[in-house]
Amino acid sequence: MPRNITERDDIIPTLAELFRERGFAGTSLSEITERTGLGKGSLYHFFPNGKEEMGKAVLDDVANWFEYHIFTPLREGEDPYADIEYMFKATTQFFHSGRRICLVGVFALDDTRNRFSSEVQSYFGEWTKALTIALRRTDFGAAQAREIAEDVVAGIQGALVLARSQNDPKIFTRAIKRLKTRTRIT
Amino acid sequence: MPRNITERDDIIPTLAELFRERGFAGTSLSEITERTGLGKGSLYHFFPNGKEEMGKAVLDDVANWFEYHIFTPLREGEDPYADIEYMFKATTQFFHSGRRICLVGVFALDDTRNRFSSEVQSYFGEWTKALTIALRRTDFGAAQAREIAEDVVAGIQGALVLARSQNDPKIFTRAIKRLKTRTRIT
DNA sequence: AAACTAGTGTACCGTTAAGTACACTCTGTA
DNA sequence: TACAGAGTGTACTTAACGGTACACTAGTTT
Repeated sequence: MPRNITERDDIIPTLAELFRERGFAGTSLSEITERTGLGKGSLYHFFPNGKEEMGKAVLDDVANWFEYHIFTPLREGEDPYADIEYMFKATTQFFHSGRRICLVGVFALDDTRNRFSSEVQSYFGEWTKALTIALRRTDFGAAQAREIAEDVVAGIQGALVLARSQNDPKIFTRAIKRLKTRTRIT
Repeated sequence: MPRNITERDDIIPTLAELFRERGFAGTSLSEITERTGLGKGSLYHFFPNGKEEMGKAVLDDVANWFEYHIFTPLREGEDPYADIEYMFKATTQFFHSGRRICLVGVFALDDTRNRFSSEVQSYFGEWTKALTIALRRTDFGAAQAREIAEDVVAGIQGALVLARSQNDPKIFTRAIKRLKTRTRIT
C-alpha cells in the first residue's frame, strides 16, 4: 500500500473526460477506479459524497476555466473586439476544434439535469450575459446584443452536438466562423 | 392476469418521454414498468432485446415522424418557401415551443452515443441534407444553402439545450424566429 | 521515537440492475 | 368446445452498482 500522494485536482481532468464519454449516469464507480487508477478508498477520501461530488467538482472546474479565460475578459476587458475574438479562439481550443463535446451540455440533458441544474444554468447564463456586455460595448444596442449572444452560445452548443453526431469536427469550425461574423457590426 | 391487449406502439411515446427525462443510461427497467404499467413479461415480449431495443424503437419513431412531416416535404415539396416555413412551425410544435428537449440530442451525448450512432447520425444528417435541398430551390447557391442548413439545424439543437438549461422556453422561440429570417434571401 | 494524519487497497454490505422462466389468461379460429 | 398463441404478472437469477469499514503505509510533526 504505497502512497502515491495524488492530489485531488489531478484526477479531475480524467473524471471530466470520463463523464464526457459516458455521461454521468452512464459512468460507474468501477470505471472511475479503473481510469483514475485510484481505489475506492482514495476516491471517497477526496470525494466523501461519491459520484455526485465528483460531478460537482468537474462542473466547477469547467466553470472556473470559462470564468477566468472567457467570461471575465468579456465583462471587464479593455478591448471588446479583441475579447470577443479571443473568446472564439479559446473556445475552439477548449473543444479541440469540435472533437470534444461540452460537459455541461452532457449534464444538461442527462438525468443529471435536476441534480446540477444550478451549475448548468449559471454556465450558459453567465456566458450569454458576459457576451452581451462585450457586444454592447462594440456599439450594439441592448436588444441586438442579447440576441446575438444567445445566438452564439446556442450556436456553439448545437454545433458541438452536430459535429459529434456526424463525426465531423469541421461542422464546428464552420459554425465558429459563421458566428464570428455575426458579432461584427455590418 | 387479464390481458390489456396493449399494442407495442402504444407505449413508445411513454418510453420516449422517459428517455427524454432521464436519459438512456439513467432510465431503469423498474421505472419503465412503473410508467408504462407493463410488467417485465410484456416488456420483454414486445422488446426481446430489452432496453436497447426500446431505445432503437423510440429513435425510429422520432425518425419516422421527422421523415414524414419534415424531411420529405423539404426534399420533394412543390413550394420550398412554404415547406421551410412549415418546417419551423412543425418543429416548434414538436418541441412544445422549447419545453421539450430533443431525444436524439439526448442520445447523441449519452453513453448511448456509441450504440445508436448510426441513428443519431442519420437524423441530423438527413435534416441538414433535406433543408439544403429546399434552400437550393429558393435560389440559394449550393455552398450557401448548406451553410444555412447547418446553421439552422445546429441552432435549433443549441437553442433547445439553452432553453432547458435556463428553464426558459422563450429562448427557443426567439431562436426559431431568428433562424427563420436566415432562410430568406436578403 | 512516538504520535499523527493524509492517502490507500481490500473486503464487504445492502440494493438494485437487467434479464429469464414460467404459469397463467384471455381471445380468435376451426 | 378445444386449442393455439399473443399478452401478462410473479418469482427468480446473476451481476453490478454505489457506498462503508477498516487496516495499513509512509511522510510529517512534536
